[in-house]
Amino acid sequence: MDTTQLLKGVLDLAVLAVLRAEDGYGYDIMRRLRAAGLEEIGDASVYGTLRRLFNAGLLTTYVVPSEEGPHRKYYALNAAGRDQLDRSGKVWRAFASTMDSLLDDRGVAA
Amino acid sequence: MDTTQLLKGVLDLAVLAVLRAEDGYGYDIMRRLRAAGLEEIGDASVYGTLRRLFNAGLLTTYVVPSEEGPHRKYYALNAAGRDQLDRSGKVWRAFASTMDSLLDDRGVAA
DNA sequence: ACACGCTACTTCGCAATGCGAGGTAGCGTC
DNA sequence: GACGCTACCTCGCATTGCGAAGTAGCGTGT
Repeated sequence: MDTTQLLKGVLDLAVLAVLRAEDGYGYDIMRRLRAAGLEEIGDASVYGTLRRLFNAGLLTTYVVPSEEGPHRKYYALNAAGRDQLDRSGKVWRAFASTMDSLLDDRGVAA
Repeated sequence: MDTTQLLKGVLDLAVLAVLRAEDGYGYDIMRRLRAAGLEEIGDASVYGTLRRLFNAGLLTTYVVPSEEGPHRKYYALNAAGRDQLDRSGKVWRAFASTMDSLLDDRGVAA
């Protein structure tokens, strides 16, 4: 029902994954995440996550003025960020695999 | 990194899945979850989850005295619990699939 | 001119939840 | 009788996603 709790601890990973493809600013990242399937994501969540990741030293940032609206604060992965993405991705896969085996144990109707 | 945040909102599902296989009491469920791969899970998390699920009307409970130690408080899925397991399982699969596609670098850049 | 809506970022405080720490207790073994 | 395993419970904290609100640039329609 509620994707909120499922996002806990995974939003970091999702944002890192999105940034791997291309640098982005908050509003854009939010749209990309929604387009990817995380449709219920809130903007405050994304901005908060970006801030956390930046404070953790995983991102660099630069501001680009826009003629189509307010300025845009771009974020980009640095080496530590790519490393973290790699490691978190593996943790995620292992975790997801564990959950899948739990669910498949006697077949939740899929 | 930390499986703690990954468990958020999924522990309910994991416990329901374990109980589908067979009735169980807290300590036993904890061991089964650890055996299944969630090795870092704490006992307080399991007991808390069981209480939440019970209060949500998804479980029934009965106490069985044991000659090998303290009494055991068994929990079992009821109809609502099986229903919830079914629905949460689907939500999980959809969510996991979304995350996988993000990590596989599809659905965002493409 | 003014309202509206989209873009874009920020701050505040709340709600949910896993977990550590601590406590109680039965039972067997050394 | 100290230790260790089983088995349960309570308390309070840390993390984190989110809603609500605010600020602000810009374009369109009336």
